[in-house]
Amino acid sequence: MSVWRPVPNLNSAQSEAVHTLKGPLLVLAGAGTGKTRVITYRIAELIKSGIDPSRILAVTFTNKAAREMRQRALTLLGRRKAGAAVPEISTFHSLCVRILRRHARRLGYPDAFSIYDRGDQETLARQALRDIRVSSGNLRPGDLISFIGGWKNKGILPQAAAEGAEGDRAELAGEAYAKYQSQLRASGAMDFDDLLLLTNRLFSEFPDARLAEAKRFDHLLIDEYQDTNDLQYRIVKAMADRHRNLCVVGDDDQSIYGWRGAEIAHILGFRDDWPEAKVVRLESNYRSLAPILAYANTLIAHNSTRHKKVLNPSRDGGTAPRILRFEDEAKEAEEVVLQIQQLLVSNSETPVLPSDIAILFRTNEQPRVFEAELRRTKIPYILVGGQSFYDRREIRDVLSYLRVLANPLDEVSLLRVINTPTRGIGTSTIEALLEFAVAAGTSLWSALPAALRSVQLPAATILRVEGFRSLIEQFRSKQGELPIPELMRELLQVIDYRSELERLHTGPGEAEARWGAVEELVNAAALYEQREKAATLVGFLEEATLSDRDDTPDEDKPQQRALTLMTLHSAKGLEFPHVFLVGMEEGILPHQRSVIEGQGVEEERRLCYVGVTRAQETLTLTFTRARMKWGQPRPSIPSRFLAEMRGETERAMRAAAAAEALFNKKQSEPESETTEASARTKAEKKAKSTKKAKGKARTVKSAQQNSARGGKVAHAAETMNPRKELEVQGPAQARVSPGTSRSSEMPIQGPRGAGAPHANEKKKFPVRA
DNA sequence: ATCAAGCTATTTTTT
DNA sequence: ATAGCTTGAT
Repeated sequence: MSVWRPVPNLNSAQSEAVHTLKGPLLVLAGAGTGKTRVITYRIAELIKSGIDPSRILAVTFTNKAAREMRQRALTLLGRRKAGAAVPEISTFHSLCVRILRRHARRLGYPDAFSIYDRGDQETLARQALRDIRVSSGNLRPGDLISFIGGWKNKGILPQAAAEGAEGDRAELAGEAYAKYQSQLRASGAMDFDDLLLLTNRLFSEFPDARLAEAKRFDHLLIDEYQDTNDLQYRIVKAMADRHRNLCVVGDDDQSIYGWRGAEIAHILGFRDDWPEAKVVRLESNYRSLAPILAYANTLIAHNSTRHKKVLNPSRDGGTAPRILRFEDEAKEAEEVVLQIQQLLVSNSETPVLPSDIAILFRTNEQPRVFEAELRRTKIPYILVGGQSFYDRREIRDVLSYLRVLANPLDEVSLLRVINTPTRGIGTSTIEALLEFAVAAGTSLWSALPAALRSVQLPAATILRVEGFRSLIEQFRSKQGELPIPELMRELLQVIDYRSELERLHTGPGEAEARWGAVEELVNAAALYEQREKAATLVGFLEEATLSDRDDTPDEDKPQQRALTLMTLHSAKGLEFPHVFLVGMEEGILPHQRSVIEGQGVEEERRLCYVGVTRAQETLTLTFTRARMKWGQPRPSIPSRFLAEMRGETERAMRAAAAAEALFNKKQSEPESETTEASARTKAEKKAKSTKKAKGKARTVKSAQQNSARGGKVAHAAETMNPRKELEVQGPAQARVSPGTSRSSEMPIQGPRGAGAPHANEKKKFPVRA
């Protein structure tokens, strides 16, 4: 996807970075200046200088980046003997898993501990919230997960979290965190944050383990260092302080993971930890044409906390980025795709392929319309990060079986498969068994034999549960003997999963399609087994959980020439000849939430900067006049960043002010029309729904909270009255919107080369009078 | 155990 | 608008 330009020579700064083989090194590199190339060349250089490749560890942000780096490093080194040592290149998370596998017992986890992804986390979070009988309105699973993530990233344990929690939501989250974590622990499972957290704990509680791990490598290289969070930072220090051969590469202007705990301070303060560090700056941009770079530079200059640097173009020519406005998101999609079609058929000397084009957006709801349009026009595309292969129901089912085989303590998986396919073990049975297990203080799995003896259940049910148990036992013992694909096939056969799919999915061809996915998973297992010398079930599961969400097993099938649809976050590190950055509106980019909280607009600006700097040849920025939200069209305000990029600071400030006024109003405008009566009905309703929760004191508390909230809830619906919305927005819109009296400040182009313009085109793109 | 009907909230980004 | 959930009828 990204073009590995065959520049034979490195420029002097790059060369300096590549050839500084010893000691700490900070490479501060702007977008498109060859960061990754520096790391890759450096790895090759280290190996050429006689370093044992297996003593080199490089850490990347994504698995995809790791894969590419591995490949490129090997290419640079030329042909090597088969089976020769290779450098270890992986993400932080994969690295931690490998470390933890070696020491799991010492931390009280089974060797075959499970790794829980976002979906598993949600299941667990839902359970935890149900346990403390909080009505779902107060704190949703997703909210809980972000609370927990925040705490874990700071190394805060449940008890401390509960004590330090301020406010209703935080308190509830603190309580739920304890449940969540103990369930996770009891399941012999770790979530993504645990991987980092537990590695740190291992290192601090067991110095010998830390030493042993640190001693495995003599060189450490970290890509995208600006996005390291505190846990990762500590791991880096722990791994590198022995040899001090640490090379970090990053760009503070591209730090876009603050919400996940990333700290720019780590890259800005690198020299505090490594005083002898050499610093190299890369400012020659090889990627984008000058006009694109000019926009990027002007935009990012609006941020206050950053290392000042200016990217210098190394290529001449190019046209200014285009800014287009459309009536609504449907038109936006339609016209962008139309333009793409024209790009694709343009018969210049260098034909444009779909794979040369990317559509970038801020939020995951945006691509829908584009997908529909691309499918209609038969342009091949890949949606990065959408519902991935591994999120499909049938895939999760099969993987859950495998996880139970590897680690029967894994309760999320166990509960998923205990009645899949339906085998007559219903909720009440499961609840009774669980209750017994909880009382006995053990996991469901280990409690099963005793539970079946003492819990009152119909004889038939006992037989079914026993049948399930022996099924799992039976396959558990086959685990080591049988190759993974064989194991899977046999299991699928025995549980007759195919019939289950046919029963569940009656649509034409649907069951077949789903079974096809299952077969693909079996194939993936076969491929894994072929590739991996020491293939294990655990290893396969690990790969399935940690691998990029976008790399489906049938990776190199037809999608080679596909256009890319992805979020700005996923676009980091990539480049495309032609980029469409869509939805450039206040509320989307910068996102409403970052505006309301007052913080984070700088990060949104960096996000925009990342988007702009992905483009090599052309950049098109689009926004709409109005966008559907909750079934109603709402007028949009063009993003302040559009104005900023063009140096129209005044206008940008007006856009910002208008957006802030609008969003804050929506948030906190006091109620007006809501009658007491309607508020009361609502509260009553809510209270009723909580009533049947069994808890005593807790139930009362939630009910009270709910009724306290009733008024606000009812009122929120009121402010959403569309007519009111329009009144509120009308003037604000007029002030900042191009196409009205002030629009000459920001000329908006209609779609270029749209052949014979339709009669109504003026309406679609009101290009000022 | 399964399904249709009705209700709800919709406030980002991901290893 | 719509996904995701609960509820009540089979």
